[in-house]
Amino acid sequence: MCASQPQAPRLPRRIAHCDLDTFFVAVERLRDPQLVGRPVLVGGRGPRSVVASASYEARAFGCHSAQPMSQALRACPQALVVSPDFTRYRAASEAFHALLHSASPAVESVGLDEAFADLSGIGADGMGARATAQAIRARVRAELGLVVSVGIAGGRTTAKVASDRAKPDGLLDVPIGGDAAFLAPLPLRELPLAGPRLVERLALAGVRTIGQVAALDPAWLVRQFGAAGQALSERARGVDATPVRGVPRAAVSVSREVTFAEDVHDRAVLHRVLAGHAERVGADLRRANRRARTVTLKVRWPDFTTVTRSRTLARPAQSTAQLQAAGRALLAELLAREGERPVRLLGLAATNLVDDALQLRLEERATPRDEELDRALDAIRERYGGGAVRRGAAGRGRS
DNA sequence: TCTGGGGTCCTCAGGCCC
DNA sequence: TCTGGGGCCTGAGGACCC
Repeated sequence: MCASQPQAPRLPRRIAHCDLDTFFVAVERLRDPQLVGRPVLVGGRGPRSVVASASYEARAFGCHSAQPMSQALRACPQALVVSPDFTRYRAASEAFHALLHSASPAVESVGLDEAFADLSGIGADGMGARATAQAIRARVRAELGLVVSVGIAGGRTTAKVASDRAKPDGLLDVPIGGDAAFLAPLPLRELPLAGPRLVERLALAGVRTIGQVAALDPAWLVRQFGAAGQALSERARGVDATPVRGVPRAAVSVSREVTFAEDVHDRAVLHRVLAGHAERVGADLRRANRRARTVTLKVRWPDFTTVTRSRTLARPAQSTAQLQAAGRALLAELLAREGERPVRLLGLAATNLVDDALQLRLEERATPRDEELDRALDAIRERYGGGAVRRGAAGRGRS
């Protein structure tokens, strides 16, 4: 039936991954040019702080992000330590993303300092993507004073790997159809999704490069790693048709947590911190017009084991008082069961978020007709992509 | 010298309902 | 009336990302 329909030739996908180099350090250098050319570590100064961003001068001494600050300073004692200023980073990030939107038809933000841009169909021969990327790099430098490295490939995964390899201050354009060949010789750890655990397990089987993963039987990978194995197999073979989503998705959860400088025994201190978390999480929910169906308490003990305890509320909530009450009840139950152990980290999360206005409309109806209700619920699922919106107070199952 | 904070997604066990 | 199984849900934990 469609044989006679003329079809437009499908344009090769050209996905660009744009990643700002040492973003936090770069923003700090705009504020204080004396930091330029010197080893800089952005991060806290407390005994349990870690490095959020390290300049290339500091990396030459072995410093890296997520490293304990104390360790980084031993490796590079002359490094300048700067406390992070997320208000400034958010402003710079917004300017960066606004610039990308002005230069590309579809942009998907991935964190503060990186984004995907779909450059398919720009220019006649695929060269348009490269020219556009070069123009973006020049504008970011001229208008924002920042440096962005860009990887271009047929899929998001390869583009991201390419931008990593383009750093610092580079552009790497993987030829059309060349994703798998580009990835094959690279160490497995460079592939997104291949974290330390997965890499360790595959190393035991003698698998060390992305190409070796690509050659493995996909069914074996699925047996070993479940859904991650399927994704790993596809990505290693350069198969990644994930679209660049132009519209950001609504958040799935909102949380606050803090690691104490010293482990905390005092229940009053824990309650005060919990109240602060509830206030900030509640404010985030109200600002976003979302409500939480579930409240989750997170506790890390001094031995670094972490436990979570959660409770699904009778009615989705967004008030500080409701979040705090749920958090306190969960904490009391946990401490009662664990004895009064000291606490290293205390966190509070709002999860299973639902849309505020739609939830209120559902609650206003005492005996809603099922079809109308189901349509409203479908609308919520469609909009937020979650399966956790159900009819009734606490739904079926345990409560 | 120990290991931040804010997220997403997946897996699994156990319970409830049909 | 009993039982088994599938589907759905909650709760907990883990891996991964920036």
